[in-house]
Amino acid sequence: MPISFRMRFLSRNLGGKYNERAGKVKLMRLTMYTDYSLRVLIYLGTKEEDKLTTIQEISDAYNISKNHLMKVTFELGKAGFIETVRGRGGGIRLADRPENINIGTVVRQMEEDFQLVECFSSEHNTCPISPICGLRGVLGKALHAYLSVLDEYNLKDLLFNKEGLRDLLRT
Amino acid sequence: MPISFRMRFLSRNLGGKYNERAGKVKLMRLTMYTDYSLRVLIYLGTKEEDKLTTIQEISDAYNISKNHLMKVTFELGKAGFIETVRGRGGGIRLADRPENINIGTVVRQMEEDFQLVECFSSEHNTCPISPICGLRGVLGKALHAYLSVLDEYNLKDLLFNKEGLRDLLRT
DNA sequence: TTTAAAGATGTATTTTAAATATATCTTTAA
DNA sequence: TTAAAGATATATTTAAAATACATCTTTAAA
Ligand code: SF4
Ligand code: SF4
Repeated sequence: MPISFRMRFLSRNLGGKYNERAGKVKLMRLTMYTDYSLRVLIYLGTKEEDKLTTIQEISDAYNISKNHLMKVTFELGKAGFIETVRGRGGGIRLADRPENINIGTVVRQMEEDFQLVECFSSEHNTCPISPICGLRGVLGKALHAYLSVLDEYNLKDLLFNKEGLRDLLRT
Repeated sequence: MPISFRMRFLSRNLGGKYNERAGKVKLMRLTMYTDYSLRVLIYLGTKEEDKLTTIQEISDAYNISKNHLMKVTFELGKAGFIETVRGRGGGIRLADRPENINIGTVVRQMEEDFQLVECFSSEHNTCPISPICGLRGVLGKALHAYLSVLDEYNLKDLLFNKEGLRDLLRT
């Protein structure tokens, strides 16, 4: 993730003179971990049913760390989205048909939690107004809306252009 | 934010033996920066209209760093949500009536961006399937749903229990 | 007319956790 | 019996969030 030196240096500083956006900050994103999970599922979805794919192959296709993908696939296997076959000639494949793999379910499983703000975790919360804070409920409702959209889609929906995906992934 | 040594140590590792959730990871949250912004607005909303409040007072009420709040208020001022008065006897106050301060607007302004995954930034994107990726659109739609919920609320909605908030904030 | 209280601004440091790397296991087909 | 595959554990690097510090400017009150 190349980010210019200046941006980095100023990231958490004040603004105005140097940089319009300095002082602000960015979160509200998924981890690459979760995105990689979905990329693996998309890749497997472009393959013939039941055919095994090695992690190396996926790592090459997306040009991302094989070590990282090892962990992602391990989790995907534990969660039951893929089947893994060890040993020579082994590999991974979807554990179910793409239309049965829900995107919301995958994201919920692969992200550890959805603690948007500290009061979402009773363990870490220090905010004095949390018992009666209206913001809490609003954020919860917004999060629910977010996940509900993901719940509307399954892996097959993401594969509508399977040929195009195959082209881009087998270089 | 106290987190147990073990959890921390294992955070990015593999799982099973030690910890059910190890290997997963958490994001998808707002920055404290943004939450603090809203806390400031809530605090100001409990005050009488036009009365000035010092940053020190808010910092004491929530028990959070005054330095941090200085930056938050600076940004809130720049964005036009509050008015700041410098010099002795100065302080900050809402720039408008609570019903005119929209929560979605505040969150959009205070978070730098909403790049859920790398392909949301054409500058940093390396994902080979981005031209035809269905996931991209789905995530965009989900984000939109999230922000739309916030757009439905304004500061006054968060102040329905103003007396309760006053009690919790003036200790 | 000086002083002290307030916000404004810029820079530096610390801490968290995401991302990555390394090393060694186990499994299994050739 | 070896080589290719995934499984597991630990260690390191990097990004950026969180915080701290230092100094400036503004302004009302002493
Ligand atoms: S202000 Fe509300 S939403 Fe934010 S941490 Fe406190 S209780 Fe939670
Ligand atoms: S897989 Fe899709 S959503 Fe994820 S980075 Fe690639 S293009 Fe974006």
